[in-house]
Amino acid sequence: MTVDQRSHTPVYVQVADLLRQRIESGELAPGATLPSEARLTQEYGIGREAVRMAVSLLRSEGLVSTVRGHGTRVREIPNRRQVEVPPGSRITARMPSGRERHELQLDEGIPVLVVRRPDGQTEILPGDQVELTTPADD
Amino acid sequence: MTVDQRSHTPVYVQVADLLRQRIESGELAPGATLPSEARLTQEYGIGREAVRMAVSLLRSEGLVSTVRGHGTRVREIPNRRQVEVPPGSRITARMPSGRERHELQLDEGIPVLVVRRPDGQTEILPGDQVELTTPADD
DNA sequence: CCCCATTTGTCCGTATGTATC
DNA sequence: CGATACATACGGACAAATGGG
Repeated sequence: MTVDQRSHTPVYVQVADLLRQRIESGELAPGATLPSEARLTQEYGIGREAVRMAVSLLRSEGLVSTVRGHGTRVREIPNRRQVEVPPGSRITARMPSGRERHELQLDEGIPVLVVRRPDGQTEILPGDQVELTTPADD
Repeated sequence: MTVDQRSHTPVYVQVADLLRQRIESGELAPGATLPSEARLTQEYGIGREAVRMAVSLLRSEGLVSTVRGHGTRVREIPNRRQVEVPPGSRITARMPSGRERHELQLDEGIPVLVVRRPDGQTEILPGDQVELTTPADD
């Protein structure tokens, strides 16, 4: 549960891995607040920068959300609304540009689903709030 | 083309925007190496931390990829292979876990597509290499 | 193989701003 | 109001990886 300074993998990646484990194991449940940056530097015996990059990495994975002046919390898993896509659609996933993130009010680390319908129309959907469904042939 | 220190938007966001422009305009084509951190601090007259945060932001967007001791490159856009999903499937997008990123050899800033087929099988696909297609009703 | 220049990773000290409680 | 915590930004320093000669 510690950090190996001599490892090939960067310290901040190791710390991110450790925190991710603590999140996925349920020790840090959704809604829970992570230890403060100062605390983490002490716990793992590493520098500020490594801690901040680790937390930043988890943010970019959509696992946590940071509020200035308050701390970093494990993200709640939102309910997904179902969106039906018509046959003949093409679907890709990617990270949004800064502009798109702002317009869709997306948190850091949330991808978008890009749906190109057969009629040519393109739709961009927030990846954490949507589940696409293809119509079943009943 | 320059950075406004007194602006409300952080310097590193401004730099990220400028670099993103240079990438999207084609000045920095896929495969090209970005100027080094030291170079960027000179070009924009800012500190290294701001530069590093700007590049980090672009990484989290999947636009660039950094290798220690070498540099940061504009990501190549891979050809997407088409994957057909059967009717009645459910599709979501999210960022991969550390394990998944390792197994799928995914760069930072690349989401995965999760396809749950009607028979219950779940497939995890790299978001930058795949385009899902829903069978057209011909 | 070693040497070396380049580049990114990491740490530290410091400072100021801003949001929350 | 103050205490806490994160955000931004600068400076310096050394470690570690890469790649070329």
